[in-house]
Amino acid sequence: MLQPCSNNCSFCFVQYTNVMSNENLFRGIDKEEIGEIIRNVHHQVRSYNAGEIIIHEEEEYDSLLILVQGTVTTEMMNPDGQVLVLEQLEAPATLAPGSLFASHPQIPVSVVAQNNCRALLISRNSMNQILATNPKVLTNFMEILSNRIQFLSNRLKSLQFQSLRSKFAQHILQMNTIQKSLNVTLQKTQQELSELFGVARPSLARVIREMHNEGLIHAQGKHITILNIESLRRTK
Amino acid sequence: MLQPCSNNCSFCFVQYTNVMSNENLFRGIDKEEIGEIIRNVHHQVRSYNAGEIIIHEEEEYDSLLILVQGTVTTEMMNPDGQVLVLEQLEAPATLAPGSLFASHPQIPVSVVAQNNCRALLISRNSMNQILATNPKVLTNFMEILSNRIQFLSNRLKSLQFQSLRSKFAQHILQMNTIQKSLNVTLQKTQQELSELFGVARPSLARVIREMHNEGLIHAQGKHITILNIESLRRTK
DNA sequence: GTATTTTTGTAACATGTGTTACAATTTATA
DNA sequence: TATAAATTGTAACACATGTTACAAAAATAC
Repeated sequence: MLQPCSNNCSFCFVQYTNVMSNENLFRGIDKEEIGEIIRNVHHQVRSYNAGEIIIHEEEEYDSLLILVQGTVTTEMMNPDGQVLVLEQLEAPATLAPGSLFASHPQIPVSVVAQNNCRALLISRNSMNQILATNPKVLTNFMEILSNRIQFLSNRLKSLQFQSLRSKFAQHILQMNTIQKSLNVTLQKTQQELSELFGVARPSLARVIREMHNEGLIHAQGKHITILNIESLRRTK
Repeated sequence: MLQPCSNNCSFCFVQYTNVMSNENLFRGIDKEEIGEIIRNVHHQVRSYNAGEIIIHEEEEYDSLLILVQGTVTTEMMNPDGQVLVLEQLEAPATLAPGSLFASHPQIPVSVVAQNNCRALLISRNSMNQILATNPKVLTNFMEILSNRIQFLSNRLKSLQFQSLRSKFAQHILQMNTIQKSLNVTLQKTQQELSELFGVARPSLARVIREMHNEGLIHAQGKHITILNIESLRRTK
């Protein structure tokens, strides 16, 4: 049975072990063992309020953060304040894994809490200890790093090569798959979508209007009806 | 003393051990030991001619390639044939390290030989074996993965946020640092530069002309004289 | 249920880059 | 050295997205 390491260790009251067992880093490892792994190294749980910046772009960071509660976005910002949201992540998730063992530990993105979040913080030394003694965690961590490389490569390709119209068409098609209906409801505001697509909000609104006027979709606020799914798929 | 593993193993004739000892993957490991590591796993050396595609975008790939001779570029291409060169790499270099242990081993970039190249091929199983028995190689490999994540993040940021003018200004300033003169010579054609910047060639030519006309630089073919280094630095 | 804030819709205009085409120049090759 | 090929310089026009501004509509808070 799991025991807390001390009365004031907020992690050990088992509340996060369930969550952690769903995180890729600990995939294939049972809860008791996860608890043991964490208990044996220095760790702490940190809390963040909605809107708070969990990791500041360009900062040096020598710990791994594992999001155990809440939702975050990873973002880049240029000097004029233009924002690009790389992705949205929900607990459980490993945050900024690439900075832990890079030659220069500067983090190229910001991580922003979207609601109340908690994250487990493990120092680089502790991670070294975990990786050295748990081959399964090591394999998982390498897979996380590798997947991140693929994710970034694909994100780059999409930003560089896809038109705004094509990004939006693809987004509606995704909603269509998830919601299993030609009548989809956008889960994000135009502002949020435009930050994901890396464009200005009125540009997105214009593209939506054009697609509406051309009869591809019927757009009314967050409600979109797909009128011509084939041309949506052909959109490029 | 190093012995070849067989008479037809082109690696073992020690010709590449020097090169390998400079590759990050084997950093901190001496040549004899590198030879031992390679000899103990399946491996082969492949040759490629200039222009040949070493790794095809979107293909599945379950081996690691270590470039031991020549220069390659990693590229992305969109359906219309527009090219973005991610980077140019010279031997020694580890190619597409992110695909080896990703959940889905699809490679998001192409790797193209710029001249005659040779690469050492090690299968995933062999790499597993190497990583399991050589902690130093393992650490190095994780560092390579982490650095790649940072590289891609920074590349993304630059492509998304920097104007063409700013990219070119930065490039000239880099040349200035390397060549230690206000009179720099471009090492690449405009075509090559435009593929690095992800734009069309005439767009780059136009920006160069504008900067010339504004008196920032004097541009004559590949020869650029920096006339106002301060405004180059301020260019955004 | 009203007031306030956020989100959406729209317009006019600015700007940066793409496209195509071709001549001038430089570099490579026979 | 002559010839061909590649590279650079330039122009006119197209097109996608950015900028700014404001009204209409919807969502949220009081």
